[in-house]
Amino acid sequence: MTSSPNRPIAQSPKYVPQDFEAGWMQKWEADELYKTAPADERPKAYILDFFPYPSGDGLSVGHCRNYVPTDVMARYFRMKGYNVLHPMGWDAFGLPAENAAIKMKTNPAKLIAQFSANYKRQFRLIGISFDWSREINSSTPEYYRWTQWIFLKLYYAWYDPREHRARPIAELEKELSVTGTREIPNARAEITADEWNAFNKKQRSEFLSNYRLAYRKPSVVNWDPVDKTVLANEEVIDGRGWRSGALVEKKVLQQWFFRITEYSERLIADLDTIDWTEHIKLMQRNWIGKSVGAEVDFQTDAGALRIFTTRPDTLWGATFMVLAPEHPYVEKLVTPEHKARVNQYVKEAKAKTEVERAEEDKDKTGVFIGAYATNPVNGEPIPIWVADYVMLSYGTGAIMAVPAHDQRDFEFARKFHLPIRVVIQPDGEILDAEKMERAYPHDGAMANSGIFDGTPADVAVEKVTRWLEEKGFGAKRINYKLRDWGISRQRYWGTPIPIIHTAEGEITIDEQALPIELPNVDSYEPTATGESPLANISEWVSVTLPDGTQGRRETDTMGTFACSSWYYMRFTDPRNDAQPFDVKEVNYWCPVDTYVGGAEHAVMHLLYARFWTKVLYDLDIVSFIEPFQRLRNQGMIMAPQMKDGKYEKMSKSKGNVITPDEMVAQFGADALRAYEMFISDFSMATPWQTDGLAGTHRWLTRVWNLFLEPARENLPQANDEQIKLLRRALHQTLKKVEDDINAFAFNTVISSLMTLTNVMVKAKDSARYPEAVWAEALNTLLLMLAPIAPFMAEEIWARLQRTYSIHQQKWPPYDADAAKEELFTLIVQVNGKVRGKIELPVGVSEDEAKQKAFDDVNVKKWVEGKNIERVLYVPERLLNVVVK
RNA sequence: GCCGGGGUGGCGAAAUUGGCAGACGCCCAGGACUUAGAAUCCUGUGCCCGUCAAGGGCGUAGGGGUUCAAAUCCCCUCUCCGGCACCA
Repeated sequence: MTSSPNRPIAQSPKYVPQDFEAGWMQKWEADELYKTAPADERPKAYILDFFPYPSGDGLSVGHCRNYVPTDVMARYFRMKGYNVLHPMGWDAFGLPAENAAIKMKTNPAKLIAQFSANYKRQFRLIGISFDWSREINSSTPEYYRWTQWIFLKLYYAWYDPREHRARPIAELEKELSVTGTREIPNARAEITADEWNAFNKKQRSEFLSNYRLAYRKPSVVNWDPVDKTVLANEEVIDGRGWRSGALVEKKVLQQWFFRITEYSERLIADLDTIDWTEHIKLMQRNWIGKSVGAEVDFQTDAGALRIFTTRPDTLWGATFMVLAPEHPYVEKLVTPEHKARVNQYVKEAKAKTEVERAEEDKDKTGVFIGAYATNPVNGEPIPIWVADYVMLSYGTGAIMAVPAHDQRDFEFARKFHLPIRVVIQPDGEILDAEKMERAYPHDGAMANSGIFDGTPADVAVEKVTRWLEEKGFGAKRINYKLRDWGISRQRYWGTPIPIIHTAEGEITIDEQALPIELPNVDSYEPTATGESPLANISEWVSVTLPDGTQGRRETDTMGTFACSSWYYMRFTDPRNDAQPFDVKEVNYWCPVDTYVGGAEHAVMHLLYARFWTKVLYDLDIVSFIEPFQRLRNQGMIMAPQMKDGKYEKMSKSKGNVITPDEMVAQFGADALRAYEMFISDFSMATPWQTDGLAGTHRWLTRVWNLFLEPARENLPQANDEQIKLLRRALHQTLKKVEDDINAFAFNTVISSLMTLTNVMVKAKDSARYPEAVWAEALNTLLLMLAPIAPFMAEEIWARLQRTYSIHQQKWPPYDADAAKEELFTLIVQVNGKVRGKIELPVGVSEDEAKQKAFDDVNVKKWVEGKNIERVLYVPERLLNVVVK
């Protein structure tokens, strides 16, 4: 590169960032300064922001909170000699774009192009060093072709519980033809080899749906009557659609699912291998919701009724059973005289929306069905009820009710005057069923439980479970709250599902024939029937296969979490048109080293991406098991504080959004970047203060003047002590800046650089330093500023006639010796109160330190005439004298 | 209701994880420069007593405890934010 930039340098002596910022960005891009090289010998750093949907509103200063720090890291690692991947792309499919397009009567692709161009402009404005040659857009056929490709991988895979991994479905078919499902533990649907071999094509296809990782099933779904689409469980908040806010209704449709539940255990276990915010890990654990217990069979007239419990030690306290309204045994067991009431109850329960069930909250409802079950542990007949506080989708959809030790059962029993029997007695207290005001769900010794009486809490569950297994009453069982991931959307703007339905069953599209492209349409308003608008385009829907059979394309599209479950892999080789990515590239770059975004994706995107990664790993497509090694979440930036001291979120509707555009116009991009870092701890929510931004602008002006204003004349030569102190401050700062960048402590990166600036300004004004010393100081400071204030650093670099570009320089070397302190301040306390501060040389002996401490006049004053009981010495820190 | 994270000057916040509370910045006040203002620079800035000194008292939501020593650890209470919400 040339030593002088081929653009006019603004020669204003003053710091006027607007004069040069835009010009540098243009030059950097023209010179491809931030272009990432393919896999090579260097260590790599993959630093990634969450995949954004480019909203029409553009970026606010709140959004910049994560883009600036990740950019600082990317720039820092480049200077440290890493091969850095820092890309950006668009999560372009999905409802927001589609709804905006419908509203504005335009095409969502056009809108995305427009919105993303604006985002890109803003990213450039604030100096983010993305490699735009790797830009991706999940709504383009070049991208979603491979989303479809991965869908097919899931479709052609099943999870083998014996090997704890996904395997090709062909291997299952082979096994079925030889041994049926005999060897498969907990088979989802059982079959013999003979039966399998007698199946026709369609029967086989349908049977395999029980095993495929991508499968279709009729399912009660959340129907959003406003957005006219099905919502995932995660998209329903308090019974309302997360976007429309409409009350969610129930509807039964054929839905596509990914069998994420097979990975529950691994998704929990592998959390221990990754460096994520603890609170996100916890949310994932809770979401997956593992509970260990036992399944137990209770005999009824309709056969064994299986229940799940985490407290098999309370079996002797079961006084009734409860079935979910949808449980098949309700119909089988209900006696004629109860039938009318039960049917009525079930009908009402099924009609209730989630919100209505939640609203009724505490008040339990239910009906006795007239039948009894036999408790296997004591042969007691207990009544069977149906109640909507038991859900079909968890466990077996049936419970044994132990009112003495479960609050929900307790409330139910009290309301319907069912017996309560205490079978767990806590320490030092005797529970009396008559007088209890609430259930006792805690630990204690077993009671009223036959041979188990007196068994202590810590071994009770295990002992009883083993006994149940021996007796054949039940078995240990682990349940998870996690449900399979529903991906069907009855919408136009999503990845088409590469499936054709025929009379013979489902047919997949050949990999080579992908992508199945979205047809161009005039109207993509959703249909009120629940079908996708694609269903109305008969020339697209109807297909004639090569052998002449007629088929109908799947008209559901995939939810956008499919797109964002693998985009970080695509970035490693984004223009590959033969494969989703080159194996070498994906395995070199992944996993992502540092992944940054908001905490709102804790259980959706972050769980699904982990799941897809594990499937692709199992199928030998990638060699890593977790997608994101380190995850950090930024705190939200709130609107400026209001008069009453409260804050609110920035939102367009409240008219309190502050944009980077206006801040850059006023203060320049570098000051904005510095303030984004400085505002508070990265993870903490905090209000915006434009006055604070004026502060970082002022700081950068001081830096500018430090470099570009002439020094005072007739200054004395700096003495050795001054030189030492300057170098010490310099290298201590260098160490701190590096440590803090790595630790995500960006706010203290700025404050320590401010401190160093103050030291250097004072130094410059008070003495003339030897050329080499001063040059080292200036150089080091400017190089440290390069990742943070890239425009100003480059401009000063150019004005100092250095070789373009500062962003291709090495990070400055750290001199640990120079950073060493020679003195420290010993804090002298008497009875824990500070009474003196003494400067002492590092490495001073304890005796000498004590001597000096007791010589201190003020310390003497507090110690004199008192009895010295203890003296505590913490080397290099503090001395505490305890007197009486 | 359950789980998690917070609460530190007038404001945003630091504090090497048990060792000087308030770094750094904002605001504010006084001063310098200026015809004047803006900008910039210097000084001060937790509260209280003391003289604007020396020195001292109090102080990290509130109360209690452990410790030579607590913003930091433990218990209780208040409060704000996020998640889950009949998961047997």
